[in-house]
Amino acid sequence: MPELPEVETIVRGLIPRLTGRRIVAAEFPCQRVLRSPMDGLAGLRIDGVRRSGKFIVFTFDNRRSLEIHLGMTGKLLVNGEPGPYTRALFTLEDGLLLYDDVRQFGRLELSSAGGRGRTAALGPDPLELDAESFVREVRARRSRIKPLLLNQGFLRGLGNIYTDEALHRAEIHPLALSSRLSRPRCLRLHESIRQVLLESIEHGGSSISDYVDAEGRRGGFQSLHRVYGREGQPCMVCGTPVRRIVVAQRGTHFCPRCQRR
DNA sequence: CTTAATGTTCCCCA
DNA sequence: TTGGGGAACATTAA
Repeated sequence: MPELPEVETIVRGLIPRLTGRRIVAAEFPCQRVLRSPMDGLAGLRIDGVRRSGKFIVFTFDNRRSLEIHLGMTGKLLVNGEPGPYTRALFTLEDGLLLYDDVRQFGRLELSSAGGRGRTAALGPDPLELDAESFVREVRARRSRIKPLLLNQGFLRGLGNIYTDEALHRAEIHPLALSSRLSRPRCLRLHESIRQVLLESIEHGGSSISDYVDAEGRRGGFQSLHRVYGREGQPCMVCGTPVRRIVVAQRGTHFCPRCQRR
């Protein structure tokens, strides 16, 4: 569900509500979403909340950290009502933090003191990676460009929506070979990725079906998507109907005229 | 009834 | 070693 802009929006909402608060109690009605034992959370103070790719990371006063991945339908809600899909429940000094997840694809993992856990294996953040490094890395790989951008070990944070949107802005076919993209084309892709992510963050992310921020509000960027979810509708640039194919088992939307192979 | 959905992981094959 | 394809996970909505 949530890609970089959605997770960034959630984290920005969590920071003022959680920083400095202590966890009074933690309950886990659903074992499936736990990737590690959850012992010892009660009494810990939340020192920081940050985003790492699509992960939300809490750091505590004992130097341990909690990494949360929202999967497809995960939500972190401040002061929400517990319901049938509440998979974790944190009682804080001044309120409740809920982890709701209909499909249970999300994961919670407590990592050791000072350890970076799962996020250590991720590629660079697309908003921090400089253009030259991006060009070099893309051209060094031999992969179709869409699966490469979805690979979290290559770049952290892009998912199905923003990959399609960025490739359309850069006029690159999703099946183009990364090693054969020209330098200017790669530079344009780097800039397209940055722009689409930053614009989406400004609009609070995209709400397709499930996504809401920490306060339960939907995002607004979905109405500005140029190809994602717009199969058959005219391309906003040239008017050609947007086409949908399947790439890496994901629905893939592109303009067959603007994005030639 | 069938298909698709913002994601990741694991297994097998080339 | 790298990359591609498919299945699996669980649930809902169209």
